[in-house]
Amino acid sequence: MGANEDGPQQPDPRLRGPAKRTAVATEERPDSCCPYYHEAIELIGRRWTGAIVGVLIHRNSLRFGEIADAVPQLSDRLLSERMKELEARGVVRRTVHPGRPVRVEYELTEMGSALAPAVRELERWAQRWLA
Amino acid sequence: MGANEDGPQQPDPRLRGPAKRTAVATEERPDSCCPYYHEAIELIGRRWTGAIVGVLIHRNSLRFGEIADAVPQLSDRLLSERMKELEARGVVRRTVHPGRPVRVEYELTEMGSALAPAVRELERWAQRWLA
DNA sequence: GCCTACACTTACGACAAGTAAGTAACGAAC
DNA sequence: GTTCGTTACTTACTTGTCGTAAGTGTAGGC
Repeated sequence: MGANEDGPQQPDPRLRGPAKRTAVATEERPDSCCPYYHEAIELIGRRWTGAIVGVLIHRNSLRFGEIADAVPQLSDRLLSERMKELEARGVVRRTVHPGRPVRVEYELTEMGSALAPAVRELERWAQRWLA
Repeated sequence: MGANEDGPQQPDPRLRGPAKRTAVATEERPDSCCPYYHEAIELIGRRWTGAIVGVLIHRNSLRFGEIADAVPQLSDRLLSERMKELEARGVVRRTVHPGRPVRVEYELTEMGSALAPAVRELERWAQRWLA
């Protein structure tokens, strides 16, 4: 999903037709106040990612199957994909325990644990307005 | 790579079922601690929704084009779709000002404004860990 | 020998998102 | 009096992500 920058491509601003505003290619600030907020949304706002982080915040260290059990609607395929992403982004740490059926443990890094206040606020909001 | 030589695999008459866990149909709890958190994630975790809410939190009332300008990568099509969803969910209020080019204003409802603490915490996290 | 548990992969159809262009209403400009 | 520009959307089509189901590899237990 990494949007590749197309540098030399210059869209003609004076094309015929109605005013087009859609998806300007030039790298604009997503938001005047906090450009990183956008990045955060793209990271943990992805499908199931917020749920996974939420589960890991409440229970320190979990195995693959335990996360799958905690979020039953989430399939193995996406869980595996999301965990790889979160690991690559530095949000979770993956530890492999070599054994008979191999055991893999996932836990939040410092970066991931720092999401706790945001998750807590969202939980509070959900409890109040969706209950 | 080259461990595959059979091409199209015929459905074997005696398929053994490996332990399947994916998406159990029985109505399970999504999460033991806070089932509404999931719902919240599904609501504001949708693509661009968090960004839109974030913009509306910082500037009280905005017109369609102003939101589009604030989130330049978001297309008109999705903006329109997301605003309809948010209105239907009671997060934003839509006001039409009849004029020559009709003006539409969007503002957060009480429910929407209550997301401010969560947004603020996420912004803080983003500033600290993504900057 | 066969089954089971675990942590994934692979395949593919369905659906959501991205991109481009069009519409309606009206005022101002030419 | 036709064209241009603005605003807030639709519509049409392509691309990408997600959901569902099944397969993989290894080792312990029956």
